[in-house]
Amino acid sequence: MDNYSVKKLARLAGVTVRTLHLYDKMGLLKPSIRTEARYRLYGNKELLRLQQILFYRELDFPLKDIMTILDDPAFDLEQALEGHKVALLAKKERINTLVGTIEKTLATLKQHSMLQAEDLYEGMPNEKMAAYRKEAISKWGQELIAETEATIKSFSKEEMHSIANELNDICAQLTVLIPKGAADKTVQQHIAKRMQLVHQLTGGKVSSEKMEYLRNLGQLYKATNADTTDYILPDAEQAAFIREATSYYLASKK
Amino acid sequence: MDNYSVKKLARLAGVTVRTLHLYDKMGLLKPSIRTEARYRLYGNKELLRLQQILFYRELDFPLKDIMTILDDPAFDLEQALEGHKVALLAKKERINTLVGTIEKTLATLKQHSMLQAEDLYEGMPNEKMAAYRKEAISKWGQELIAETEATIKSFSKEEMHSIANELNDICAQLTVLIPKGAADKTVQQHIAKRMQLVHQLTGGKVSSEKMEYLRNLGQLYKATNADTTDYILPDAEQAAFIREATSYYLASKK
DNA sequence: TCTTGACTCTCCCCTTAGGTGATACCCTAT
DNA sequence: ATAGGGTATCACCTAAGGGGAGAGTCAAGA
Repeated sequence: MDNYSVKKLARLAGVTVRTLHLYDKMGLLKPSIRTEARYRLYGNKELLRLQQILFYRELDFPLKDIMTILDDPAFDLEQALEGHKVALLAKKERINTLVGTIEKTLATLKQHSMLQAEDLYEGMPNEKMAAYRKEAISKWGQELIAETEATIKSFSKEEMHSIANELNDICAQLTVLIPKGAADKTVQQHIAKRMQLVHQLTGGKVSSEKMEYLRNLGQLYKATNADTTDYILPDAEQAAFIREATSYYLASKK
Repeated sequence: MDNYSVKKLARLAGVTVRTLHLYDKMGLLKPSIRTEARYRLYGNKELLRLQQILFYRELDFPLKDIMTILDDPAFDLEQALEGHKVALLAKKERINTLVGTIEKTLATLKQHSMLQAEDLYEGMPNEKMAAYRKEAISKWGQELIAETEATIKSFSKEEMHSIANELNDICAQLTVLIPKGAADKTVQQHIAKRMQLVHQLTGGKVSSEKMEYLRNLGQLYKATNADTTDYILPDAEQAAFIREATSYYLASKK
């Protein structure tokens, strides 16, 4: 039975001395003996155990769980492995979602950089814009339009873009989440964010008229730039889902 | 421009007050003003920034990186996102490997049907078992018990049962053969077989302590399941005969 | 025998992103 | 004036070690 010093064992197993110190202190791997000078000495049995520890550590098991696995004979390893596998798969699924979000953000970012120097409404022909504005004024009154425009103008370009992008992202997310239903936790988080953004856009005074005005501006913009933008405007189904989820959100907040 | 207290902002954004305190201290999100009493007050700008922070946090960016992303105008967000995506994909790949390893381990476990402690002590009341185990540990030391259990566990259920059955048969045979004497040829054949099985059970390292531990386990098992099992445990006379025949066997082997 | 360099010991602080609790201060409504 | 709730700061805790300080130990060469 060979004896290994901390350094030898560490080199052998590919860990640091600090790790062995830690495992010793927490009782995960005790040296077989201590010399007079309190030097740690490990035998083959400890080497074997260390390798088992590292196996489970590789699998992302917490050290405390590893201790249980190795020391508790009543421990159900099979179930632990199954559970761990499920957890890993969930983690992987989450990563998939994150990568998707990043890709969407990157796409938006590329779009964004194209529009960077431009106004949000720059792509809209002035005449159409003016025509719709007149129509809107006659429909909802000078006052409401003026207020909405003032609110919009109070944002810097960057802020406006940021809000537009976020709304865009949220809409995209929500579309994907439609199958989850309005009460889904993630959906509700998105709705909360969306509420906040709308709150900002309307200067704290939400009204259906304002929203409709903004929506129509958006449609006009999209119709004009159908080929160069991929801002998402909700279709009937998406809009219905958003309304439903928002109702649920407001009801749950009371 | 509204003002939000810590609690209001926290509720709005779905974080805790502590998080806002932390972000303030680390400079990630400073309140727009502090009241006379050092109360933090946030404006809409801060709310917006917080939402951006949370967006990147969702993507698993470290807070320090988020600070750079938001504060350094020369920062290449696109590249950061690409890099992050690559890192996430690597993480995902690693998880794939881990899941594969777990599945392989599970397959091995099931196929080999490794004898877990649970199975090992199957049919034995847990409390009694645990009590005896403790007693045995204090009597012979943790190490010996651990080694014995490890050896036992290295057998599959089927192997274990097969060995138990063979030992049982041998014991029965030997009982019948007592009148023939220890030197009888058939007796010696049984003894040889028995030695081999014991050798297996003890992992090649036979010791009287190990044997005693196993024997006591057996007795405990039998006492508990007296009505449902017909495993034979040698009584005094049988044990004496087995010892005698084994001595003869060992002597003749020299 | 002495010294030198490698090795080891223990103790302590640091890391992430906050959780939890203690203690004290502030604000407002009754 | 007091009670209740909001807030501030401080300090300790998490997992798995990293890094370093200060001191002791060991083996080999001069």
